[in-house]
Amino acid sequence: MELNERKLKILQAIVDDFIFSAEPVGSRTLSKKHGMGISPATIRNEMSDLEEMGYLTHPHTSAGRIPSEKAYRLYVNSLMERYELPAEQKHTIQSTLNASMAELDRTIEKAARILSEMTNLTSFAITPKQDQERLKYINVLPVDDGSVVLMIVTNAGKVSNTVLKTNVSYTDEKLEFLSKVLTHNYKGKQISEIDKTDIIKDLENDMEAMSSLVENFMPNFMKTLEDMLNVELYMDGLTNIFSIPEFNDMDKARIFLERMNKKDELTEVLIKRDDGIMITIGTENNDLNMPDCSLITATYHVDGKYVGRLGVIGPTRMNYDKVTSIIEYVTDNLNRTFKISENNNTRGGDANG
Amino acid sequence: MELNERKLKILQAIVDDFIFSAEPVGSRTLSKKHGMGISPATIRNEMSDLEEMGYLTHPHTSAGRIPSEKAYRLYVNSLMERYELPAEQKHTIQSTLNASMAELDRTIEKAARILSEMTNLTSFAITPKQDQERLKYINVLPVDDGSVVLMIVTNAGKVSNTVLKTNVSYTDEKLEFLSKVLTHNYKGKQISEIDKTDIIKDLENDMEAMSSLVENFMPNFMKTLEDMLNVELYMDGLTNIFSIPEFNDMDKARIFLERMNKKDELTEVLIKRDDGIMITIGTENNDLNMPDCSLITATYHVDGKYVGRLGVIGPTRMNYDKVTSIIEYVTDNLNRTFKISENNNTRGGDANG
DNA sequence: AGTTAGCACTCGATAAGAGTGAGTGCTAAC
DNA sequence: GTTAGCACTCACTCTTATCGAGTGCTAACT
Repeated sequence: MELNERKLKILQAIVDDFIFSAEPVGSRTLSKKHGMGISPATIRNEMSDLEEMGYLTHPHTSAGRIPSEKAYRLYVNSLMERYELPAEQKHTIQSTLNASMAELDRTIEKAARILSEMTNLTSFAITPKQDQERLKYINVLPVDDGSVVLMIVTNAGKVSNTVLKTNVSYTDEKLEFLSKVLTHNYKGKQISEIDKTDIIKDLENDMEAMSSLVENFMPNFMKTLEDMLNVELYMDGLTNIFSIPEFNDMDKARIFLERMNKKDELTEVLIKRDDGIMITIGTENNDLNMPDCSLITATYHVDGKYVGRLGVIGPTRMNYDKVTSIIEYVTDNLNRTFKISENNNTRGGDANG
Repeated sequence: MELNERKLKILQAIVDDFIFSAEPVGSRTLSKKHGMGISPATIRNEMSDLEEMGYLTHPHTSAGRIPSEKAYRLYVNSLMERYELPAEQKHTIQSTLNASMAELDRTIEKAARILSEMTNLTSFAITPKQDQERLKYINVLPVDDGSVVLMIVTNAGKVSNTVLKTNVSYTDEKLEFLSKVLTHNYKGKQISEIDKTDIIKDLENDMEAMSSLVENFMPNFMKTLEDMLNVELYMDGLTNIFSIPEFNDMDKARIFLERMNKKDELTEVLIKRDDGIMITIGTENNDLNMPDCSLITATYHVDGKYVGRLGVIGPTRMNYDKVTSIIEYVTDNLNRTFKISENNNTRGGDANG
């Protein structure tokens, strides 16, 4: 059987209607509302064909039709029309994300918030994994009796600092020496290439005289290095699911929220996704184990080098066109915000920003 | 009417039973299970009295009795018995929180996690508000083309750093000068006493030649200072509510989760609570607007100076004795971890930790 | 006077049955 | 190929009946 023009038109109408109403679509409704000049009976025949071809199902004999995953796939690939954001929304996104001096994490967080607000779905965003960064310097600063600050700075200016409470005694000089040794040992190295098993041994050779300090300190140093490789996950709009009919059931809502709570797993899944806009529908999300949801993600770039990712998750019945456009517009703006501007490549002038 | 011995015993049995079963307690059950040597009829008479006195209600005529808020209050104040944690749990708490070199934020986060795991409720913890801290130095570091790092360090070693993307051009020298001016201007000042309205004006006088940089930079500087005064809120076990009968209703669960999502409001409420263990029951939580929940919080101390707070929230029908004991044990361990050890007050030696 | 057995009564919860209506599938006519 | 007509399906809603845990009251017992 062939997917002719009319079948496509009917399928599109069904998907559109179902996305809007969340109710199975009947032939009568379709004939009336969507202004196609054919009778319900004809539509029924076509729907029957479409069902045979796998694009439609119905929950029970006497209910209307609902799109299958295959239908959503077709819809997303070729049927759906481009959605143009209202100027007002565009402006909101722009002004929220395009600060002239923007803090990365905070901006990503804002991007997640704006995504969830505009789509009424659950949104998330991960910061780029900066695993090619090289250590620039390491500083252990004395602070109070009983605490030191460990500060690690990378080439790209990623800074990590950690306040450590310690019950091992130290002198300012010892800390300074420790800082120097650490910097000397690891400067210019990529975090990911530092061998964490040898790290204590290395150090103990250098600092025999203060092994108790080193022993206490190094595990934290290593942990901090690991942390610097972690990507941060921001999530927003979790409770939006309560206004979605698909989750109008305690178990469904519980399962969704519990799964969203496992941030590590979610981050893993996000990291592995394709670049650019990627839409996965229903069982295509087998890595997430959420067969009733769709995931739309996009990538953004920082300094044209590091890749972060953001997107939304919701029921398979979602506004693919609108959501995709919003995500695209948000990533465009993020990219602009995080691009090395030409203005900036010349470090000399005092040009006005 | 008087609350005699027997009435108290019956009330206690009802509260215990209801906390365990979440079902209204009937006179027959009570007579059988709780081994009091009196007949159901007698118990009914007593229950009727207790209801008249405001300690019990029943949801409808033919249901058993459930404790009122007043009963919980009485129970918490004088009826409930001290719960001794099993050695195993104690050990888990100890080993999770008592690292010899512990990072503050991470430890607080762990405390929240362990609370939610052991109580099966929703837990939270806020970091102390370090508003008496004085600025030690401020550093603006060049990093990449297009980004600088703003680093602020306080006396107590609280460090804040922020990567700022800028499209305003700068030279290394300018940043160094900016750092020096900022440090000179604000060193020794308490963050909370810095006048944020004059801050730009001040600076522009000092750095006439680079007003465009300053203009772009200073709002971020101020924002970062504000951020340093913020307390961090950690929360865990949100989805635990799905296994609590009281929330076995979409609306109840939704309202709870939505309210928990407003972290700012929650933080406000937490900051204002009494020191030590504080238990508020039902409508006593009018500031939270959660009349069906109880809140148990406790305070922990860092360096004997700064006060943080942690606790759990759950339905009024909760294991007050057990939960309170767990919270107490966790705070005890936090206090020990964050105390300035005697060992540490002498900075000279190389004593073994 | 306090305690207890007996009994009618209450009321939520569960199950079964009737009625409704949106929708289908098939057939025959256009 | 399209459409009108019609029997049939089945979730949903509303009503009614039944069940049982529990109360409140009364009268008898200690």
